Amino acid sequence: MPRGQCRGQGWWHGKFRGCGYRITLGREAVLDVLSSCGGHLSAEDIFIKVHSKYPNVGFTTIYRTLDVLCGLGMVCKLDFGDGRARYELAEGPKGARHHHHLVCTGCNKVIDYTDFIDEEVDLLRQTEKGLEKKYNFKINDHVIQFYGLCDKCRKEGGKDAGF
Amino acid sequence: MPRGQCRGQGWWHGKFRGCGYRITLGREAVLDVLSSCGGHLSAEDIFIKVHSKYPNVGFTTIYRTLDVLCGLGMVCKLDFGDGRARYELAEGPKGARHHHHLVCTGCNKVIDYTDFIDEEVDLLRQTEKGLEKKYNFKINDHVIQFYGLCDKCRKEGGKDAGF
DNA sequence: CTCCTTATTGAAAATGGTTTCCATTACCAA
DNA sequence: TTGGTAATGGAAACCATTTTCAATAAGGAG
Repeated sequence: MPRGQCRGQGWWHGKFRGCGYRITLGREAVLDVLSSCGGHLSAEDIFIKVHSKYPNVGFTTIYRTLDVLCGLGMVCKLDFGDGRARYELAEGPKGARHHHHLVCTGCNKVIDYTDFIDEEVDLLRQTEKGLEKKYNFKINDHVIQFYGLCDKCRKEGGKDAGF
Repeated sequence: MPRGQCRGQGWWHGKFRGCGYRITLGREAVLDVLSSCGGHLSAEDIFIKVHSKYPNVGFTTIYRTLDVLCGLGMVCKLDFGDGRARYELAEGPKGARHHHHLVCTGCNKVIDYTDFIDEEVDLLRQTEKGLEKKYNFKINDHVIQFYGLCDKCRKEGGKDAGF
């Protein structure tokens, strides 16, 4: 029954087992949270949500699971410069469409934007190709982020969380 | 004699005093290191260099000074995702020209590149304007970075520092 | 279904970069 | 020179993340 399992409880079970990983409660819980809540969750956010439903799942498991999921390319680890990593489901069967991030350094709010994405991706692809050739790099990833003050923080007089 | 002091020992003294900051040994030492060594120095790198010349200057002062310098826009704090911040002199009298970063996730080597910078900056400026308008943000900064494996790490078989 | 191997787990301790505390020191305007 | 106050250093605190290790449980073999 692999066909058609792209949605449903276990769309990722096959991939998981295929890579030699076991399906466990903790892993299911983490994936549940990631797919039911919006993006940009910190490990702590995820822990709190998972823990409220499954009090036996510990912090360590959250980190370890996120690590596995990143390794499988199912989750993206994000860094908004506030000293804690954020995680979001990667694009794919249930993932969101490609986007970049606009980060408020006042309140740490993050806006996903898709405006200009096409132009950005075009330029990035072109730049990647040029850089790979010139420096003989194998480029696997890129980061584009804008930092600034959001509407609300501008009005409250540019206090700034720094970094 | 402020005129013409853009180069020389104390080109930044005026700016510093003007902002109410005092000129101290530690601050001079940090700026010396930053301008005599290339970019991408970690706080520890800077501490080691400063400390070898002025053993009385402590780690705390390095961090505090870097913080002040960032606040004045004289230094940029960089994040290459390896868990420690890097610092480099911002553009200006003695600063390097605008560039972006290509980071090897194998050995953490960082290449400054200026290729495609003009196109990138054009696109960024345009995107910034659009985002500012749409989301009523005041954008102050951006990050563009590429991650991958450098020539050497590719050959050694894609071991990856992760993050 | 049961057994067995071994991946996975939780709790607590360790780690490591960065920040804070606080009593002491030293800029620099007057 | 001096006084007020910014700046300092060393140690302790912080805090997200990782490691350790004995206990647990997933899931293939039988």
